[in-house]
Amino acid sequence: MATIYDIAKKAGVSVATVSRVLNGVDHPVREETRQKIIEAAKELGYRPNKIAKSLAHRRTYTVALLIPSITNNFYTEIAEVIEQKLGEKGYSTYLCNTQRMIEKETQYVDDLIARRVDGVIFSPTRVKPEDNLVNAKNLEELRKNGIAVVAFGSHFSNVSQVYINTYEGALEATRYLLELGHRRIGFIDGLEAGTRKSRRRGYIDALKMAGISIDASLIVSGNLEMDGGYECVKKLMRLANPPTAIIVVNNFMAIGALKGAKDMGINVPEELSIIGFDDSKLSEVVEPPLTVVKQPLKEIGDVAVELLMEQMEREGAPRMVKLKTQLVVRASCARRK
Amino acid sequence: MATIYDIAKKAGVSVATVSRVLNGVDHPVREETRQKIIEAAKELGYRPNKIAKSLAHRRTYTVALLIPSITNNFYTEIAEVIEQKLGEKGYSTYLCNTQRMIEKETQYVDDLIARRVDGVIFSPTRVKPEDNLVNAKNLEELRKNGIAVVAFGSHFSNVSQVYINTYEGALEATRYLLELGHRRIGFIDGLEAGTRKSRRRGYIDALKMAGISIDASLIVSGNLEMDGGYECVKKLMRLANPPTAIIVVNNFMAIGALKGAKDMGINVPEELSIIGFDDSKLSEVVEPPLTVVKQPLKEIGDVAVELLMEQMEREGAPRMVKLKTQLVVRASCARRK
DNA sequence: ATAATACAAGTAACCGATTACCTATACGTC
DNA sequence: GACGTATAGGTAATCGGTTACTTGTATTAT
Repeated sequence: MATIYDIAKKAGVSVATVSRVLNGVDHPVREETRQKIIEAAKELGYRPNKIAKSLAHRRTYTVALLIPSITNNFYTEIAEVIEQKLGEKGYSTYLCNTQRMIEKETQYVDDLIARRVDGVIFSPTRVKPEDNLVNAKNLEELRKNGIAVVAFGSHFSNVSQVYINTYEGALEATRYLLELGHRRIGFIDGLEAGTRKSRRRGYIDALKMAGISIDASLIVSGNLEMDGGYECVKKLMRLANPPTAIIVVNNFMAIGALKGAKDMGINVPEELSIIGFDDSKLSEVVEPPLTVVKQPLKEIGDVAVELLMEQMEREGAPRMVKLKTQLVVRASCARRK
Repeated sequence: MATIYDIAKKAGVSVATVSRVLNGVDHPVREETRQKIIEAAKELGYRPNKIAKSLAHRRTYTVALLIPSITNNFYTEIAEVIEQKLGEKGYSTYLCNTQRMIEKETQYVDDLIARRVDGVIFSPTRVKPEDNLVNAKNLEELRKNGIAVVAFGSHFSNVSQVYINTYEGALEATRYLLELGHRRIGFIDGLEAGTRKSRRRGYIDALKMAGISIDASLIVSGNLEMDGGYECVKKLMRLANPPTAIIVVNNFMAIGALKGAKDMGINVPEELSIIGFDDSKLSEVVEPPLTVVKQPLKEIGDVAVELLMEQMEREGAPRMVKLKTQLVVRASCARRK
C-alpha cells in the first residue's frame, strides 16, 4: 500500500510537502507542485493511514458508546443519533454493549484506554441486578487516563451528563391517573433500572401530595423484560384489594404487564389502567396502545454528543443538562368507574 | 502517559526486553528481570498503546459492522451477537449505520480503509429505494485494499457470505396458506428489501406448483416501514376480489398491514390471514400474534463472524453458508371459511 | 582447554504519518 | 548593493511500539 514516501518519490518532492498538500496545511506550495503531488497520489491509489495519523496527533477521532443493551429500543434510538452526529464530526464510534454484565464493562474500559479513544458516551451497567450501584471505578479510570466522558442514565458527580427528569415524569403520570379518579395505584419497579429510585419517588410524592397513604403491597419489582412485568401484574391483581391503575417503569415490562392482565381476563383500560415508561413502536402496536412517559431519546443523543465535544475540545468544567419527559396519552388508561 | 521507554529506564533494561515481557513473547528472560519490569509497569500506571501496536503490526484488531439500519430488530439482534463474538476474539467493532443512504455507505468505506480495519461485516444498502441494486464498487474497494469482507442480506459473487434461504421461506409460508384452504393470496413487497426477489419468487412458485395462476393485482409494494404495510393492505383489500390471505416481506410492514386491516374493520385471522417475515418482540405482542417466517438471526451473526475469521486469518477462498428460515406459527392465520 | 551452544539482553531500523526548524531563492526598499 | 522578508520546500526528530540482528556471558560437549 502506497505511503507518502512513495508519493514524494514519484512527485520528486519531500514528504513534508506531500503531507502539507494532502492535508491542506497553511504553508505555501506552488500550484504546479501541488498538482504533481495530487496526481501521484491518485495514480498510486494512495489511502491515508489514520493509524499513523493518530499516533502522530495523539488523537484517534474515535469515540466509544458504552451501554448495557442494544436490543432495547431505548438504547438503540439513542445510539442511532449519537453515531450519526459523531460521524458528521469526523468521529468513528465503537459499539460496546455490556449486556448488563459488569465484568464486561470493566474489560471494555481497559480496552478503550489501550485504544486511546478520545471520548466515551457512557450509560453505566448496574453491579448487581438487585442493587442500584454502578462501578464508579470504571468511570474514574477513563478520566484518569485523560479520556473525555459523558454519562447518561445514571448519576455521577463531576462528570458531564444528560439527565432525564424521570421524577417529574412519574409525578405527572401518577397525577394523570389521580385525575382519572384512581385511588389505588400500583407501581411495578425494575430490579436494575438506573433512575428507578426517582421514578418511585415521583410516584410516592404524587400520592402523598394528594393525601393518599402509601400501601407497600402495591409496589412490586421484577426483571426488566416482558416476563418481569407479566409476573408483577399477576402479583398485584391477586391482591385482596387490587389496584385500578398501574405505573410500570420500563417499556418491555409495561407490555408484559398488559399481557398478564389480559391473560387474567382483566380488561384494559376498563378494569385496569396502565402507564408505561419509554416510548417505542411496541407501545403503539399493542392493544390497547399504551399511554407512556416518553423519554426524549433523540435529544438525549444530541445533547450527549454536544457535551462530549465540549469535553474533548475545551476540557471545561463538567456540565449537566436536564431533559424533560413527556406524557404520551394513548388508550391504556380510563376513568375509574 | 507512561511508555515502554519509561518502564525500561525505571527497570534498568532495554525496551526490547520490556516489550517481550509485556507481550509474553517466546524469548528467554530472567524471572528477576521480568518481575522488575512488571513492577515498574504497575507503578507507572502503564497502559499499552494499541495505536502504536497497530502501526507496527499492520493489524488493528478492529472490525466494522456496516448495515442499513440499527433501529430495526433484524439488524440489532444480529449486531448483538456479532459484537459479542468479535469482542471475545479480541476485536473491537465500529458501528456504521448508513440509514439506508447509499452516499453514507461510500463515505464509511472510505473511512474504514483509512482506519485500516481488518475486516468488515457488510449488509449492503440499496442504491435507490425503487431498485434492487447495491453498490458493488464499495465492496470491491474494500477488497482491493486488502480488507476481509463478509456479506449478508444480499448477493455478491466472490465474497464470503451468509445467505438466508428466503425463497424456501416464502415457499413454505405460501404452502401453509394453501393448506389452510386459501386460493387468493396477496403479496406485499418492500421497495428496497435485499432478497425480496427470492421471496417473491418463492411465493409465485408455490402458487404455480399448486396450479394457481398469478394475479398481478395481488402483488403490491410499499416502503419498509409500518406505513408501507398499512397502505398496501388497503390497496389489496379494496380490490373487487380481495385476497383472503397475505404474505408480507418484512416485520414492520406486516404489523402495519395488520393495523390497516383492523382499521378497515377486517378481522384477522377470521376474514384475513397474515404472515410476516422476520420475528421480533413486535410480532409476539400484537393482537393477534403474528405467524412469521423467522430468520435465524443469532446464527447469521455467528456464521458471519466465523467466515470473517477465516478470511482474516487464512485468506482462503470465499465461502457461502446457507441458512434456513423457520415458520413460526402463531395466531394470525386461519382456515378459509 | 577450547569450541559449540544456550541464555539473556541490547541496538537500531521500521511501521506511516506530522511538524518544528532550517535553507535557498526571489523580491522590494532605502 | 545590502538587508529584510516572503515564498517554497527540505531535514530529521517524534509519536509508541515491534523485532531482526547482534553481543556478551554461562554452560555443555569434545
